Amino acid sequence: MSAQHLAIGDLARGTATQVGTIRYYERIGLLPAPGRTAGNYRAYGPGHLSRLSFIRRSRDLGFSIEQIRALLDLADQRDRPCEAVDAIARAHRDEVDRKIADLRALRGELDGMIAGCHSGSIAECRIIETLSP
Amino acid sequence: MSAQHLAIGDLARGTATQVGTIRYYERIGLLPAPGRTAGNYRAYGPGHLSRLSFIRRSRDLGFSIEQIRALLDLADQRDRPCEAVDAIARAHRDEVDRKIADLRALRGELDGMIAGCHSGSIAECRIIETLSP
DNA sequence: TGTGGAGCCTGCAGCAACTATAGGGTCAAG
DNA sequence: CTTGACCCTATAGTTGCTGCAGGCTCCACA
Repeated sequence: MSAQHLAIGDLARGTATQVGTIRYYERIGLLPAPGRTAGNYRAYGPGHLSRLSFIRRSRDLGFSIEQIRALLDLADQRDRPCEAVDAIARAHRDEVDRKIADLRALRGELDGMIAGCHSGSIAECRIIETLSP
Repeated sequence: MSAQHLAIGDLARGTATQVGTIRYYERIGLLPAPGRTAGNYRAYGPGHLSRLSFIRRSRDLGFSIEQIRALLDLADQRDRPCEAVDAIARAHRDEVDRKIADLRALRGELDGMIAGCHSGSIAECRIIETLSP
């Protein structure tokens, strides 16, 4: 493939994405279908590379496919206010915060059990209570 | 249904779980099958309620069904030898620590992104910028 | 010129953990 | 004794991939 166009494998290496995943993103309409070579190979341009990087980075940060779709749509409307973007990011951050707090509580309980074991006594297991209402 | 026993819908409301999900947990052996009324309705007790709460919170925290199964075994068998409890609890604590570290890193990134958003237009939106390559 | 192997193609099956639907039975209030 | 909310089973669909089968394309090396 020429220097102008990237094969799917090049795109995969350039974004640490599996080839199958790229085809999946195309199928669900998240990544636009690229042109094809004479031999029916997908031929990607630099736009595809940056769009896929955006998608992968967002997925890594825990955004869902639908959230990413919304973010990509918003990213295209350059003269609109970015409040909607901010709202998606904030909602996601708040959820992450909640999870951290819960995990810390669970960690404390597990720690207590381990400490109990060390002192030779049989730990009274409260892990269920820790995460119960 | 009497005050002693909860119908599946009550349990669902009490744990913010869908009715179908409760039946699914029963099918895979995560939640013990309750007794039945004369009309073949499931009749749950308080033990089911706290066990299901635990399952839901744990799922929310990113534990797999199989991990929760192990965690519940740990909670159920408090008269096991100390070393077994200790080993399982340690493995789970390490995993919880990893999850907390991952989420904190993620939160930091989200936070930086959000802090940079000055409610301007999308063209100058820091969030989109951060997610772009 | 041809051949080997890496890489590409499509389509479909499967994974975890649900979620929804169809087609029916139960229960309590009015 | 009907009505509507609730329950039952069984089965199929969802999300976000991942892997496979069976076949085509490309290019370097002999």
